[in-house]
Amino acid sequence: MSTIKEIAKSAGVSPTTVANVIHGNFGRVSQATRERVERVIAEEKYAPNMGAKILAQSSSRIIGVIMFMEPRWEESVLEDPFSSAILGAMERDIRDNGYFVMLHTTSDEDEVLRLSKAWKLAGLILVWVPGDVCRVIYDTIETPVVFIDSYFSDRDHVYYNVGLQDERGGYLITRYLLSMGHRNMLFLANTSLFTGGDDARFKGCQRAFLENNLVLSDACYHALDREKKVREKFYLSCTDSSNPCTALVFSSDYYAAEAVSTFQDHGIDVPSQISVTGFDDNLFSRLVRPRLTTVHQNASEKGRIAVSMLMRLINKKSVSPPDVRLDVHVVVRDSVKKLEHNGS
Amino acid sequence: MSTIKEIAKSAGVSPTTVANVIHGNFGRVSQATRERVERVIAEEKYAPNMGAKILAQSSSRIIGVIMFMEPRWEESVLEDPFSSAILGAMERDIRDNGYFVMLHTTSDEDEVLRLSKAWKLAGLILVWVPGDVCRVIYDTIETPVVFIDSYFSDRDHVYYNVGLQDERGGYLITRYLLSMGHRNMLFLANTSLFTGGDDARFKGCQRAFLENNLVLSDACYHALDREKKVREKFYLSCTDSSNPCTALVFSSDYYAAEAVSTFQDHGIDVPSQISVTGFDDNLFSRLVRPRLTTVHQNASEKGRIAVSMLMRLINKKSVSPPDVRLDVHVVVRDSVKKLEHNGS
DNA sequence: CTGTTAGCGCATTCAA
DNA sequence: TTGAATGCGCTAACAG
Repeated sequence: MSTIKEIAKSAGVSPTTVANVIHGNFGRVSQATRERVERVIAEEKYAPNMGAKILAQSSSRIIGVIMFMEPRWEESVLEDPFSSAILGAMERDIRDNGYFVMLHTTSDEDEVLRLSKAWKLAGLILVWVPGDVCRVIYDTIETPVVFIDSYFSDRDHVYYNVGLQDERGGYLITRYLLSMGHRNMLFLANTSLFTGGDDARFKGCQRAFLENNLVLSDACYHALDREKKVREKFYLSCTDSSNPCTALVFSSDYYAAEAVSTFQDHGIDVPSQISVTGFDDNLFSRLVRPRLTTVHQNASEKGRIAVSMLMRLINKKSVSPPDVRLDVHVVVRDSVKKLEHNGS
Repeated sequence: MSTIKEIAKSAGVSPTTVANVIHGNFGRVSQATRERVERVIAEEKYAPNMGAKILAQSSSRIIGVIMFMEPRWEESVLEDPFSSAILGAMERDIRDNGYFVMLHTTSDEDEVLRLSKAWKLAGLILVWVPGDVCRVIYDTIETPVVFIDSYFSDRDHVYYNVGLQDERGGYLITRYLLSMGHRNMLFLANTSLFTGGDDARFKGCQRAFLENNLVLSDACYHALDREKKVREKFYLSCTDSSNPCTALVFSSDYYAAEAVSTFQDHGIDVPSQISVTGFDDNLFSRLVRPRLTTVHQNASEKGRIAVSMLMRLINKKSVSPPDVRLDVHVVVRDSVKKLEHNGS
């Protein structure tokens, strides 16, 4: 329980001198006393009382990392490598910057506000935040905030966000599918609630169609159910002879892999009977057979950029641009068939 | 920035009264003032200053969740669903108990001690801790500690730990392989550093051999390299005609799936040319083809039990037994071939 | 270069 | 049933 006062007594100096040594104000301390104090600090394994620090500075060294999620999320979705990759990258960089990570999942903006106030958070990283919530948070919170993969419903504020070229991702994968002769496809969104990224990707799909003087109707957007059974039933229905669909465009490798796996279990061959594409280019896309043709994104980099933006904001350095959109590209593997005579 | 003092002024009472309302000491507050104070608290969106709280009580509401890992871990390993499943489960339960999660990864015990002191942690959950480190931590730290998947090098202390029947898992899967006619197998450990769980599993393998009057030599234990390329080369070397090995017993689905995938890429059929088993029964084992025969464990439950143990320790309730070992069982799928004429 | 001091917001003890 | 006073350990402004 060593405190600054005790260190001071042991070293025979005043608390202020100890504080100066700790804070690196070496101009105000003689070499000799500095070394003496440092030795005592090391001996006693001094660790500052963060509570007292927060109280005195009304600001902590804690970064709140908050994952927004649907209230009743199944655990299985947490197994998505995306969240752990991004979290792992952020934790490391936050730690390297001398800050601490407070991890929290919620779908309630008030909880974020409370957390920020109670702990005097130095900054916040918010992942997957619905547009309307972003606004509330931005209007209320005083500390720096960086969003990840969020879409905003207003243009009144400058939001700092690290996202993806979602629209372009949808566009590129669709252009590829069109080049392979596919005309009837279904877009399969990850969730029915926070649709920012999914919407943008679908818009990209539609743009690719338009560019070819074709139309991808809004009806081709399908939000996947939260129940695995329901999803599997849906996958299978896409291969009915009555269904003209030749390609399923997933908004995540996770569900794409699930679909491929389901098809295999029912003797439906991918891609000869139906083509499938993913989104993310994570482990899953390389593990399933056929391996997924997918859109690449670098999850860890998202985390790293978000942390570096936040650190610049905390240190009041300039940040530009506020809205980073990471590049995407198509990774062609084996899950799409070349159609000789065009469908439709 | 509303403080208790301000709330008190708004409500026309003393700070002490406000504190009594907040802490539920309703016996010391009249119904009327209680309601008035509660209304003001809600209006002002009062959130207590946790720094002041820590200082006053010299204890915080923070649970430190610390994942031990090898210093230069590759990000790809973080994509292992195990860590996110367990983390997700713990975060939720900790939050439900009114505590906060401070997430940290390290391989240095001093960092744990510093963290605990600095933040006056209410409790610690330590994942994958090497035996010698456990001892140091236990000897130094005053707050409750629950370990997950840790093995201890001494029996002097009572360690609270949530683990797995690792030995039994190794035993069961090996017994199964023996029953399928396999006699030449290799055990593939996840890491070369923290070997507690891997060692126990391998011991289980050896016991199964002994039970059949056979011997599995120590040379059959192989720690996988951290480099993917090196691992892949190794997988392939197991199928050399010079290599009598008929089955690879992995200590995780992750690497087993990687191996299966590698074999497929090189035209080696699993299980007809070589059998593979996993450990964990996570998503990967169901996604690869052939699907993995593996040992089931429930990662989320580990997290939940650890949190509930920790909460009982914090609240000074009895905890029994200190060392929980979750049950395991073999899940038979398609990655093991029945050998008609025994090898060896 | 070194020491003294006030105050951050809360819990808690004691007094009314 | 309510209020006043103290101290937790640190920072930062100021005095020596």
